[in-house]
Amino acid sequence: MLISETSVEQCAGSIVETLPLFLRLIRAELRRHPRLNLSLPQLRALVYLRDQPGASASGMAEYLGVTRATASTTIERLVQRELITRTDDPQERRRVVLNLTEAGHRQLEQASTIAQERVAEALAGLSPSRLRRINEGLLLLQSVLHTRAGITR
Amino acid sequence: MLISETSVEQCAGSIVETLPLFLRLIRAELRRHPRLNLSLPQLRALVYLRDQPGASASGMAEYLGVTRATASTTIERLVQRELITRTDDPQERRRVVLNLTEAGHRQLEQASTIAQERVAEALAGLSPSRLRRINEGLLLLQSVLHTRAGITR
DNA sequence: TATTGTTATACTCTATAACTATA
DNA sequence: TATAGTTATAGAGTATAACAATA
Repeated sequence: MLISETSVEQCAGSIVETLPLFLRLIRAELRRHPRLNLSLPQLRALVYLRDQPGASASGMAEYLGVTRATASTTIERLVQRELITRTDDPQERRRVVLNLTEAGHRQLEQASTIAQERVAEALAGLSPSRLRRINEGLLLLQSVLHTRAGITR
Repeated sequence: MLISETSVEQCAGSIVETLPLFLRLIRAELRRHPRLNLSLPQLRALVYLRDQPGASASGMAEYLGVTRATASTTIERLVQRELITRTDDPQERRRVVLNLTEAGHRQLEQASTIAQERVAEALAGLSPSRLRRINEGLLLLQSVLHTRAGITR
C-alpha cells in the first residue's frame, strides 16, 4: 500500500521535526521562572501523582517512560525539594507510596498554568478550525501511543 | 471568545502530554542501535547540515533551539566523532563552516531510517484518514512554531 | 526466583557566565 | 561596540549494571 506508507512516513517525519520545537518552547518558559524551576519530566511526575495519588515508583517509571532507576532519581530529587512524599507501604513492603505535598500541589498548579499559557500564546490567532484540527491530530497520536508505546528494552 | 480559548488550552494540554511519549519512543529506538548511538539533538544537527551544508554554529543553535554555547558543545562532539567537519571561513573569520562527512551522511541515513521505521511501526494500522488528520495537525503546529518559536531568554 | 526499589557510574543535554577573536 | 564562537561550571535526564529487600 504505497499511499498509506507514504502517509506514515510523512507523519513520522512531521513528528520528529515538530516535537523538539515545542519542547524547547515549554522548557524555556519553565526555566524562565526560577521560583518554579521544574523540568518537564518533573512536571509530568507531579501531574501523575495528582491523578494517581499513592502511586508506586514502578508506576511512575512506566508513566514517564523511563527505567525504574531513572524514575528513582527523579523521585529522590522531588522528595528532597519537598514537593512529594515517599513512604513505605505496610502491606507490600517492597513498594513505596508517593504523594504530592502541599507545596507540590501549589507548584504543579503554577507550572501548569505557565506552560499552558506559553503554548496558548504560540497558538494565539489560529482559527478555531485550525485549533480543532491540531487537537484532533494530537488526540489521535495519544491514543496510538498509550496503547502501543510501552518501553522497549 | 470562550470556545476558542478552550481549544487553545486543550491543544496545550495535548501537546504537553503527547510529545514526551513520542520522544521516548524515538530515543529508545536510537539507543537500541549501539552502532549509531545518536541522540535526538545530534540527529537533528545532522539533518540540518544535510539541508544547509556550510552552515554556521549560530545557524545550528537557532535550528536546534538552544544557546550558542550548547550548540558549540554538540558540534564539538560530532566533530570528534568525525561525523561533521568544522573549518574556518576565510571571508568571515569569526565564523565556522560546518559540513557532514561521508560517515556523517551514512549515519544520518541509517538513523533516519530506523527512527522513521519505529514511528511508522507505532502508526501502523491507522486508517489513511487518521494518518492524514494527524499529519495535518502536525504541519499546522510546525507552521506556528517556525514563525514564532524563537528562543526567548 | 521474580519484583521493587536504590545506588554507582557514565554520558548527553542544557544553561549561564566569562572569555577570545573578529567585524 | 556588537557578533561568532569556545570553555568552564553546574544541574538534570537518562541508561546499564550491580545490589538489597521483599514476595
